Amino acid sequence: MGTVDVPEATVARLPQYLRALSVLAEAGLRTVSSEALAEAVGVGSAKLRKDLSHLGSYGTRGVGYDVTGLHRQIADRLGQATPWNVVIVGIGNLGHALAGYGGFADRGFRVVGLFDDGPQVVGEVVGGVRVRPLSELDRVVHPGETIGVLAVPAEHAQDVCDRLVAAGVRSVLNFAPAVLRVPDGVDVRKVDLASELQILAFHAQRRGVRGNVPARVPSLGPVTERVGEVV
Amino acid sequence: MGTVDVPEATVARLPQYLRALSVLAEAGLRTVSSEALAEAVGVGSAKLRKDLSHLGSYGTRGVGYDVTGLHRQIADRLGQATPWNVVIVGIGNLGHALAGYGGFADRGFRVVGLFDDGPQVVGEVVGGVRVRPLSELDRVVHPGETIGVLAVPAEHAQDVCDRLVAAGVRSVLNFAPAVLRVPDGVDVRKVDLASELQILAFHAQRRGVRGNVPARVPSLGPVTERVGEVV
DNA sequence: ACGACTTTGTGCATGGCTTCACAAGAGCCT
DNA sequence: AGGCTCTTGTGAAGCCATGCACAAAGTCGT
Repeated sequence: MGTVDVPEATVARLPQYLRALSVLAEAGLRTVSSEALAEAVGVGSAKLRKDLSHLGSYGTRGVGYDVTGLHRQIADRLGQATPWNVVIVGIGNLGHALAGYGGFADRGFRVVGLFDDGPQVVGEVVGGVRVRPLSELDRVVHPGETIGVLAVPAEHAQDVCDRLVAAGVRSVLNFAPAVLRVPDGVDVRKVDLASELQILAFHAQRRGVRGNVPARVPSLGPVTERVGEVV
Repeated sequence: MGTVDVPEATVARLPQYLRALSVLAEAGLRTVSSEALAEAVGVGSAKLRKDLSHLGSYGTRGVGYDVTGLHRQIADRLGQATPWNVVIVGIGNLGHALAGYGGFADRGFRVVGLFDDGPQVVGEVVGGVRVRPLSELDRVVHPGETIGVLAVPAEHAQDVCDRLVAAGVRSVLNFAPAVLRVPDGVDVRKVDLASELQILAFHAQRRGVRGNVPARVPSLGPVTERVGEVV
């Protein structure tokens, strides 16, 4: 059970569960109920249990889940048994930040290559890794084992993506606001920072006319608190 | 029609449509069919049409949509008639990059404030804006009109978020891998960079055993091309 | 050993989103 | 004017995901 069919929505939550479990483990907890874990992640407990059931994960009824056991199980599913190699292409503002971001190493990723064709950038060392020209992609990418991160301007995104794929990259995280065409068998995820703001703006716009704000949150007396996005 | 009930899934695609329309407009196109626009964004044409129908948008049958007209209509919906103010809290690696990111200004956002309590950072100027201590939040935030971007470590996220809300921020974009509790009426979106990589890793893991890669993409002869994520 | 209590795993109903398929409308050519 | 072609807008069907409610299964205390 749980070998093939894990729903996409569930997959998207697994990293959240994993992180929450790390925190609980460090706090010394040995077991955790679906209720408590769900609360920590901000989802419903039924959803959590169904998600875990897709993994074929076994908790113990009446007790809950073994924290470290469940952690290892999810980590295995995410391929975190050994760290993944990551190359970042485009060492501009964003690329710099990603190269220096500590959050990757903590979660099973190793930045093994930085690439840019700008003459001023090549040779610079960011986070202990030297920036190389794109022509050296093949020397660093292990086909199928390396995730490519695209942090180049939109107009170069497709071109650079093609070169990544040619070098053997099969998973791409794209920060450029552009649609990428990739051959069958290559997986692309897109993160568009401006879009996220625009989605927030849409809701803010609808909430009330700009500036016409219906009262500030009272600074004393706890409000009924909710998790996540509302209207 | 199209006043209240725009499905969330549709909202998430509006920024994509808007961007594609900008490109088409610059290319001099006057009208575009749902087929062509959908192709440019990488979605199905039926989905696009249904999305637009939720806006009450009128195209002309037999012809398509007026490019600039549709652009303005979507921009209005996203509240882009006048630019939104954005404050960024946490000027570390990521905050720096976001502060200097040109992509925001292009899409209707103005960075009006940078905040950090680190003594080395305060006073620094990034992208023409000076970094201030968090105590000055109130001076910059116009209640209800300002979007807050959280780029602080996870352990400070909740605390800083509370201060943003207290200052009148009602829309928060959270880059910290932490769950935020906010009062009713505040909208939070989360971007977790490591999670995105983990999701890619999951699919890569499932695709085949690590390193056991089933043949490289042939370098000559166009492959049947697909858009987006596969397998 | 047994009953009370706790918590998982899941069948089922509900709702939202996507996809298909097509009628209604708009232009164009003869 | 009439018919042809093109494209939109939308009913209807199907699919995926969420949430409820409860039986099965295990623990704990007596």
